[in-house]
Amino acid sequence: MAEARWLDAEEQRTWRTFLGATHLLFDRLDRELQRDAGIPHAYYEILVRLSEAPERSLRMSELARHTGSSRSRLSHAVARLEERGWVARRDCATDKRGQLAVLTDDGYAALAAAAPGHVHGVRVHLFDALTPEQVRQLRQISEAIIGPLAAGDAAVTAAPPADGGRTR
Amino acid sequence: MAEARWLDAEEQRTWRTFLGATHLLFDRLDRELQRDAGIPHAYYEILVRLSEAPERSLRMSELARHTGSSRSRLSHAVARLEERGWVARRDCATDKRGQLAVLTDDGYAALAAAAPGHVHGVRVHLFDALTPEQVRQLRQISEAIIGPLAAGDAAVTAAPPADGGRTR
DNA sequence: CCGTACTTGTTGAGGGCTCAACTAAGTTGC
DNA sequence: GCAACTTAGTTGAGCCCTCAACAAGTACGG
Repeated sequence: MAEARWLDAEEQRTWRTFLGATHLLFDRLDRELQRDAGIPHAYYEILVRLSEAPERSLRMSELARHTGSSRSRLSHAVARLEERGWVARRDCATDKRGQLAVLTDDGYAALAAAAPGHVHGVRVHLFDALTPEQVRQLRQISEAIIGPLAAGDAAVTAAPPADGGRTR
Repeated sequence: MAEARWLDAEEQRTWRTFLGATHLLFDRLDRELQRDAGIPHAYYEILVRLSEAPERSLRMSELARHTGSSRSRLSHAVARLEERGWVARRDCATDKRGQLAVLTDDGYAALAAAAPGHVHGVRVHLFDALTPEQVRQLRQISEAIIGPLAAGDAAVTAAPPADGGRTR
């Protein structure tokens, strides 16, 4: 059943173009950030979310949700950011399992230093390339993609991968 | 000058939504592929491009271009695929520096086994979520993004990163 | 209470990627 | 014909991420 619905030529082209565009864009932004601020984009996101949180701090789990990251990944990332003194860990008062990640002043300063360049990159490489109408479309498209993925969408994940060939 | 053009609230939301959608999508597809075929998406791409090439083979550099990968990354990847017997290296007849990557029969079989499931994922998670009109828009948007990035776009890369703050 | 089940967060191994350095071979200009 | 430069591809160190296993705490049912 999986193979009943191949992609037609038009869809193929769309898929590959989309893939190419996103990878070019994210690679570029990631590289600019690494070069100018010394951190990958995922770490930048962590700093951003912390900077927006009350007290500049969040539970690890919350932070993981906000950044779309696994708990494991976040744990490793925060460990790195802690080494630099940009984030600190504190015990949670109400739940002894919990850890609060707190953005330090140095972390805030690092973010403040990195943000203008990064935002500039986003503007130049993304928004400047699109018409206002396309920007609107892009948001709707993105929302449409998120919907099913964020919801269950479980049918596909759970299904015994519709064999169709994995072979031995 | 970099900080002269911040993102307004609308742009912020669009950017974050776009980021969220693409990461959800690619993470999901990558995971499905890893689970069902045992390879990351980047490796899948290599197999696809080889399978479409005459003689199922391409120069390393060509393959790198087609897959949007660095030579280094490709070299590592092909080494891995070679270990599995899915790709073989052959010397190039006309250029003694050159290496041909060739898709083996086992590699072709692995691709044939993995493709239906992956294509199904792309359809379900991407195309089924969008209207035909949105699919058309997505391609145009992607093309618009690629344009400047693929061309020089050098102004930003080369410029002494418009300081505006990196420094501490 | 107390055992079972779930949640929170961490850890380490393993794999993929980037960057910079390097070898080897082709190219150019004199 | 040869020195300087460019191009092809590889390598290793280091970093980030995933996955699975785990310790420690909380919540719930009897």
